[in-house]
Amino acid sequence: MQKPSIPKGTRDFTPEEMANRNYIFNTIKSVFQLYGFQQIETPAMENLSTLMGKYGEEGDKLLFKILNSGDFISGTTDEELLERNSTKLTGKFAEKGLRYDLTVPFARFVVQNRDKISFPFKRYQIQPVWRADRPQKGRYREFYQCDVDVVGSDSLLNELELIQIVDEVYRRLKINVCIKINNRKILSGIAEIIGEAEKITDITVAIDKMDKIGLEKVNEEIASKGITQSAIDKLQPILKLSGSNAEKLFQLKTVLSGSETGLKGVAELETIFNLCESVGISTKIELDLTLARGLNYYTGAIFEVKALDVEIGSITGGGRYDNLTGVFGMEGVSGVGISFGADRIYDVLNQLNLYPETSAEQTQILFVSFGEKELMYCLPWLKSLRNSGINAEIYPEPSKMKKQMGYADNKNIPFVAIVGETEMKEGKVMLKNMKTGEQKLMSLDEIMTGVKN
RNA sequence: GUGGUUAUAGCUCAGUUGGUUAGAGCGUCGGAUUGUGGUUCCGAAGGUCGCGGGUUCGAGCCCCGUUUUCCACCCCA
Repeated sequence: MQKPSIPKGTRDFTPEEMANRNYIFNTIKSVFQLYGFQQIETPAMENLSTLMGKYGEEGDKLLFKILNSGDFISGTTDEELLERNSTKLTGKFAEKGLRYDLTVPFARFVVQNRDKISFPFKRYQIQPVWRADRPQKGRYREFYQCDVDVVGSDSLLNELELIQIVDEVYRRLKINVCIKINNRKILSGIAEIIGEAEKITDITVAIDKMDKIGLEKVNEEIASKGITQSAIDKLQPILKLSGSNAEKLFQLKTVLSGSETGLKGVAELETIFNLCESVGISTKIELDLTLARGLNYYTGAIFEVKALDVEIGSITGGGRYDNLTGVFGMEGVSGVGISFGADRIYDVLNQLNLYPETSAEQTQILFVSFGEKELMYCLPWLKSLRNSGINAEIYPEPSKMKKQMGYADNKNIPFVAIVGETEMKEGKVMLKNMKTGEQKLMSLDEIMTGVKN
């Protein structure tokens, strides 16, 4: 006998769990559609060449590669095998990989299908992605992302709409969140001002950890990357900026007065804040200069959403990228998007127990019977109920009452229709309300209204 | 990739300094109750103690390896 198991970092979902997950997906989906986004899907696997090099060195390691079918070893020489260079050999053994996120496949999609889409293109995509990470709290090897992106528009109105979407999704899900916002141009400006422009990635990665490891450790990490002490000293007042968003922006303007890029970033954020002000966003938005985000294709605004009542990593994140399609040969197309981490949202909802009580997916009425004749008698009833949109099922074999009732109880079915000799003679069924225990002989019409209430 | 941690029935977990036949609750199945579930009572089935090796007269317990779980780091949703 084989012990059943699934790969590490993956999960099964029971019907109850799926009902809860669908609640999340449906909520997110309906808000996306409210703003005019259209759904696309892309394959689970992409050509490795599409994925490699897009997520940095670390990302390449975390890609799941798919072994070539057939004799995958045939294209390799003995010398290559003896070399035991796994990076080189993966290129020979695997030419496909599982998608790591939805943004890069989307960029590929846009370039490949540009004749069929009109810009600005607003798309959403809800699909699983895979990362060969070590699983831990809130981190899985297979998880869903819910991406919304607009490509082909530079307008900051898009940033505003994404913020509105975040606001609305979490309002509907009843999760208290805080939106953190920053701008890559500001970060670049800072790096420029302190004279370490080319170390921008190291600097951002380090200051991204600010709220986790604190100022001192951040400085240590920056120093370890070979950044001069005078540059670090210049960085300190910036890292310690405080006050309201407007105050921070005001101070930044003086600090970044020598950097054109930096000032542009400040101006962008100012516009975004003003737009938010004018439409009214109920979620708290905070300018956080320590927000950097790892993915290095971001070039403008960057966002991150944190749940306030649960200790978990960010549950939504994104930003603007000026030239994502460039690598696929389509220059000058700017995009901005965010990604909802459905699995982390699911964890948050589980911890706070914020699911709606009744699920639309549930069976409303179960037919219980005593024999073949009764089963046949039920079939037209079932058909009518289903035609009028009532979820109905029948216990498919004439088992003991206890068993059939137990089935209804386990599935939390609110009504049971009992059918035997007496009911058939009367042309009715015995409808039992499982919560109150009341039961009554009823006709079809009476059942329709009874079940609906 | 680094460090720690976990693994015993379908599930959640007990299991003494290493000592006879490895236990409980829940769930499942049967019965009390042949037209009534969620309560109660009785009974039954269900185990290669993750896997492989070692120490020992004897291993669920100790040692090594491996896989797995969870956690932290790296990184990230």
